[in-house]
Amino acid sequence: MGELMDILKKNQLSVTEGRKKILELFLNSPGALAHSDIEKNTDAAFDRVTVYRTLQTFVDKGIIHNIPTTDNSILYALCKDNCEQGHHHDNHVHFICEKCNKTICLDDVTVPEVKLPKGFKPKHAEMVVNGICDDCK
Amino acid sequence: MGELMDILKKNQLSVTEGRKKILELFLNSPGALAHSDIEKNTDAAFDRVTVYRTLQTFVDKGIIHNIPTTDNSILYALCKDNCEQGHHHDNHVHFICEKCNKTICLDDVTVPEVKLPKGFKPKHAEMVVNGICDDCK
DNA sequence: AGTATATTTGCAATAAGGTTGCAAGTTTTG
DNA sequence: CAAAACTTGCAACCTTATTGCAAATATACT
Repeated sequence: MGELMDILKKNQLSVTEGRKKILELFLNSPGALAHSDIEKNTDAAFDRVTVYRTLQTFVDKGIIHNIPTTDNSILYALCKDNCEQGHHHDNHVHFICEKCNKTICLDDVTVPEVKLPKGFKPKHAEMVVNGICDDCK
Repeated sequence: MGELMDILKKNQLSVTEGRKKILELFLNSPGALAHSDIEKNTDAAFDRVTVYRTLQTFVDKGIIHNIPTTDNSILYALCKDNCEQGHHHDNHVHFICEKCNKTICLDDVTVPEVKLPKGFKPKHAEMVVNGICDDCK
């Protein structure tokens, strides 16, 4: 209970119903959430705009990060590590299950380094793996 | 010249102005293209709908593949290897330059294997690296 | 080459996804 | 508990994407 408020306060955010509810969803979800998932799971209690702004706020504060997808959807997931404002450390692999369609953060699997051609300077790497997850196998 | 027709015929596609022009764009582009890039580079000579359908057709046939992005844009790039219908082999790393904002296919850098937790069965892996490219360094 | 068939295109309408300004409502501060 | 600061919801708007259908174009066939 207090965990929600803790996280919000730590990030200098006002504690509101919307933020508590949305943050709770992330804490209870094993995988990533899309904007639409959040609308569904809150019974549309909050305006679309509020959800968009809340997500943006959370990303800005480093509470959640977004995950690249091949289709044009945006997925968000909790930052487990100590991400700070404007400085994300979401360097783990994401897994998308073809059966249940869930996106799961593999927090223990770090994105491997790759050797790039001459002249390319890497700053950040993302990796997404598709397949069958543990639950669906 | 004939290369364009060759590729289209090989994939059992009617040879039309739109398909030739759009395919040409991909052949001449070092990096990936978004729908909007194509509209710009063709002076909007083709209807938006035509561009959408052409891109979808090319993906279906394995001529181009799409690239995951963190924002909600869809990027497409040529399949250099021998991709077949419904069976892509685009297993190379993509690089997004923070300066020029271009997305480049690093055809020679293959996506490394990662060890997944028990129960996870991988089928396909994508990797996107951000940083500064060779031209902008 | 010319016509019939099949395919593709463009238009219009519609839907989905996302953003902005502003007034009203909440939360925080002290 | 009141004032200040911040957040929310509404309405309007914009961009991006999809579908049905008639007109136009490409292919196949004689």
